[in-house]
This record gives sequence, structure tokens and C-alpha cells, in this order.
Amino acid sequence: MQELTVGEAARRSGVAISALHFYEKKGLISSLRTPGNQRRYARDVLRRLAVIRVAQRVGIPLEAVRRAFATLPQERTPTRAEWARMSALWREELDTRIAQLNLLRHQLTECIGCGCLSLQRCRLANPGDVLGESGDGPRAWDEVNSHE
Amino acid sequence: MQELTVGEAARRSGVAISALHFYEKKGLISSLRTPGNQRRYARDVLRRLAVIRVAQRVGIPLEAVRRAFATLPQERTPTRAEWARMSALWREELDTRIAQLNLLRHQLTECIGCGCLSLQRCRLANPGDVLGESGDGPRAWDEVNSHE
DNA sequence: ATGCGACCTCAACCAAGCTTGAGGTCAAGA
DNA sequence: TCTTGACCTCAAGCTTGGTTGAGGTCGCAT
Repeated sequence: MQELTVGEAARRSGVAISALHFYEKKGLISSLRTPGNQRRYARDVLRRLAVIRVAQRVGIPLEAVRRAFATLPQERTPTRAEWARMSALWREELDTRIAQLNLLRHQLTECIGCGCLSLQRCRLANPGDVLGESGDGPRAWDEVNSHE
Repeated sequence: MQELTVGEAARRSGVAISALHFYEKKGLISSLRTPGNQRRYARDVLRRLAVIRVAQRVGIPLEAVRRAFATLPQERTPTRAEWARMSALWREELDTRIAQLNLLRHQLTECIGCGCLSLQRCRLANPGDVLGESGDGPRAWDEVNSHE
């Protein structure tokens, strides 16, 4: 079986059919059509859906995924090298997220461990603020989110 | 300075004033009022906001945070022990998330590294599916999300 | 040829998580 | 006293990421 119907893609990816339609409308995936106007997906759609799911899990918006996918060829299945290039980018993204989560976990532990209820000094409660001198709160995470 | 105005809380936490109002309406934080009806926050609000931000970052919905906060005392500043108890729960949650992110990163790397474009066999593309036998896709992550 | 499940489009609706705006009050300095 | 910025409430609006439903078609088996 070379091409997948929506139902098959949905079952295999764990993504609802309505979501597949939605992703297609948003330009994250694409499909060929049968003479009878039914969608047929190349197998690489499953990889795209996997990436989409990963992204969702780490809080990266679909629009950022779309931008990343825009670096892949539109009308032909990406080569291994093309996927690898994109994947390297994502791996960095994931590494960053993991590092930040670890940092937060550490800070939370420390914060509770040391009993520092004087929150003005707590790095977790108050990341990057340094007692209000800097003015407008932490944006590092958002920069990661937009990543461009 | 024992109590914080909304503006101070917003600046220190990096959360918009409108979001503070929103969180209060949703029951995640609370405030005392001055004779003139202005909000005054106890300092533990900063810790709550920090926890809220952590939760948001790892994709935990506000409602779950509210439920967690519901285990803390309502009308008095939680003790260190009370925070520690809650924090332990969150630490587990964060550990789980980190573990899952690491797994995903590993799977993504492997998947590209081995060039397995035969996605039917790819664990990342197709987690828990085993070629469609199980029927309705992966739910493990959602269970983590609801965590009750 | 007819029934059935899987598929199609399009528009409406939903929930979370906020922001924005209107219309008004508070509090402190010049 | 007056002005200015910070604050108040309430309702409406916005974005993201979808789901639901109506009304109709496809395509395969009987």
C-alpha cells in the first residue's frame, strides 16, 4: 500500500480526521486526490504528523511548524538528507526545551528545599527580574517559541 | 513592603495585569482589598504565579493548576511544608515530562539517523500503534495532562 | 441497483487563555 | 485643587487548535 486514505492516516497517527483536514488547510500537510476527490497521502505525511505532535507536546505553535516545513520540498517526498537537516533544527529546539525544564525543576527543588519564601529573591518566581530593575519580565521562552 | 499592588506583582512575575485578574477570577490566586477596593497581594502570590508559569510551559492547563492549588490553605499563606508537599507532586510531573521529551528526542534522532522512511515501523511516527492493531492512537500524554 | 461505510465541503461552534475597551475611581504630587 | 497614572469592573473580542453537523458523494459488495 503506497498511499494512505484519511482514515488510515488518522488511525496510524492517532490524529483525528478533522485535524488532518485542519492541518491541510493550514498548509502543514498536503494530499493528492483520487479521480473521486478523495485524499491520498504519501507516507511521509506520517512523519510530518509525528513532528507536529512532538511540537504540540513541547508547546510549539502550528505556525512555527508550518514555517519549518516550508523549508522542505512542497510537491515531492523529502529526501532523507532534507529531513535530517530539518530534524537537526528540531533536535536543538528539543534540547533547549529539555534544558529549560531541567533548570526549572532544579530551581523549584532548590526553592522549596531552601524554604526561600522570600520570593523577591527566588529565581524561579522571578526569573530575570532582579527586583524589578529590568522592567518587563522574562521573554526568553517566547523567543524560543517564535525561533526566528 | 509586605503586600504587592497588581502593578508590582505584574512587573515582578512578568505576567500581565489582565492575566492576574483572569487568574483571580479562575480561582488560582486571591487578593485582599484596600478600603479603596484595590488589590493587595501577599508575597506568596509570586510563588503561585511562578508555578502557573511552569505549568503553562509544560502544557499543563490552568484547571489542573487550580486543582493542585486547592490542596493549599485558602485564606492564609501556605507553610513551607505545605508548599513542599505540593512541590513534590510537581517535581514528579516535571520529571515525567522531561523523561518523555528525552524519549522523543532520542526517537527523533534515531528515526532520522537510521533513515527509516518506512514510517509504518517508526515508533515516533506511530507511537503505540503497532500497525493499526490497537485501534485508536496514543493517549499516554493526555493522561499525564489530566493527572487525576 | 442499492445499500453501506468512508469520504467530501463548508460553516458554525467550542474551550482555553487571555487582551482590549468603555466608563469610572483612587491616591499622590505640583 | 487639579492632574496624572495606577487602579477598578464588566463585556466583548481575539487566537489557537481544533470538533460537530448538515447535506451530499464515492466505491465496493451484495
